[in-house]
Amino acid sequence: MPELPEVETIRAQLAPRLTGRTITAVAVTDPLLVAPADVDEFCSALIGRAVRRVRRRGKYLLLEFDSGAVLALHLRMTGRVHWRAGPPSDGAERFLRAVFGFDDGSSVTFGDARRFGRAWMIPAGTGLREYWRGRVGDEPLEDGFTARRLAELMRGRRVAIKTALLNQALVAGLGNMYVDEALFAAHVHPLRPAGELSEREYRALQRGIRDRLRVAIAAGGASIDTYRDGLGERGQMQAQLRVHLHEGDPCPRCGTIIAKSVVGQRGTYWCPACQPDPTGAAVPVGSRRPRRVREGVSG
DNA sequence: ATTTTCCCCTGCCGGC
DNA sequence: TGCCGGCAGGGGAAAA
Repeated sequence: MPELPEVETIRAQLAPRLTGRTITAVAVTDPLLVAPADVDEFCSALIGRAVRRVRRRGKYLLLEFDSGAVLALHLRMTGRVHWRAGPPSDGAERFLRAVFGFDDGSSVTFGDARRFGRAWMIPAGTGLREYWRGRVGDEPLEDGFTARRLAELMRGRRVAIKTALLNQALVAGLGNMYVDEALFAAHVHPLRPAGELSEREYRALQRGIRDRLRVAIAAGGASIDTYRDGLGERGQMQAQLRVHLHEGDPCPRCGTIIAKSVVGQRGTYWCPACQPDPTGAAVPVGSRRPRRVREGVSG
């Protein structure tokens, strides 16, 4: 599903193609996309706007116009944003919800099978810092996101570290997949109370988060299911996932069988040996396998 | 205040 | 073969 690396991949592809372009046509075929806003008002607010910058905040994709207004898009589960040099041909987007046309003839479609995705117009003059406050937290790839800062964000929280990292108001952009991967990288069990990691573990986790996000961005995101990048292509990160979706496979580090359960209503994958259980339960004897690295997985 | 639960929505998959 | 229940999970609202 689209998380920070997937949205960042799309952003990077749209930026050079849309910057300076003016929107000449908008069609919203699914009113739920812009709800509770009025479709006609949403469309007319976009016509004639020139794109100044294409940005990202957490999992939000942002088209910033020279008027100061901002179009925010969120892909949620199955949303797709697809740029084309020309208009989309009929049926090009199976679950089409909106089309944006630009002055050079190019187009951007928003497709979304599950219809969880949303679009908002943020009026000019809105202070974005204030706008995101309380809902969208730290950008994990920015300089301020240090191990100390991560520890501060988690301080006093008793919820599972997995749940806390999924909370967008704390750290923005992490989803189910990259949280599993980051916790594995840091040797931290997903059920550990968020505020009770050691200094060393916060450090490892901060590094793990950044490392996995950077690797994923370099790979163009993960196309496990429906994700496609801004040009309709698949990402390559799925081949580098170490634990997520790997239930029953050997851990790429130690060979122990990867476990799965539900944490925070989400399917959660971890290595029972590399990420020791907070209750101290022993790793079952016989679950170890000879050290072996899966194909396509770098240790 | 923080934490937990439920719900939104629909394609897809496994089981019968 | 076809029907159907259950699953997937980002995020927000309501409930605890």
